Amino acid sequence: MMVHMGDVFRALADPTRRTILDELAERDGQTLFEICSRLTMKYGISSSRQAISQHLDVLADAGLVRTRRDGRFKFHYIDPAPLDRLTERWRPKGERQ
Amino acid sequence: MMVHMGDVFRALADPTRRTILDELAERDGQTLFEICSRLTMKYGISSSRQAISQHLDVLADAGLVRTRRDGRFKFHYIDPAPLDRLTERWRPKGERQ
DNA sequence: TTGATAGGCAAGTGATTGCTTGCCTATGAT
DNA sequence: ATCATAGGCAAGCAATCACTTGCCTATCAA
Repeated sequence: MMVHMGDVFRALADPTRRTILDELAERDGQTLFEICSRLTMKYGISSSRQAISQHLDVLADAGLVRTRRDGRFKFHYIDPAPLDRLTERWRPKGERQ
Repeated sequence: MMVHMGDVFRALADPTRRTILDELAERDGQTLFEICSRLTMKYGISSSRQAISQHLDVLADAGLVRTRRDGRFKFHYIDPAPLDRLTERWRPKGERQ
């Protein structure tokens, strides 16, 4: 699947998706239900399971989340690789990020 | 003016706004009309002056563009400061950006 | 096999967004 | 004074987005 840089920016534009990444950064490899309940507990985000699932799809399309199936369970892992050099294009030439 | 991090992500989510930043990174301090004509010439973006003006407002709200008035002219300057450590929160602990 | 759990699909809705249109003010040249 | 230039304000519109609702499949435990 080809990931465009615009997908990454768009994925990061939503606060709920950024919180999902926060949560996965703290505890990687959670299932959809785990993410839902923890978002509610810790952040007061009361979106439905389907809403979170759709957010995870957007994050996966951006390459920021990778998934692994195991039976009934689907585990979600953060992948920070698309964040590399994401904003480098707007820095003054010759400057290191 | 208080700049929230979400404003930065939202500002970067639009391809036209990213192109505006590209253009300012290459030639800083352009006026609105200069930006409009150069976007059309170089990138084939044929949005109206008002559309570009609204994009510049969003970029300014995000702190990514600063302006300076001089008579009839308003010059636009890129400010990459909000890009600093923007994505650091999702990197594995102890890793340098 | 029955029921519960984990997740998927798709249509519908309300809010936001990007953009246009129309008109206005301010500055500077002639 | 007149006119062109540079930009601003605000309403309207179509497309997109986040989210819900309703129903479905798949896996596993009892």
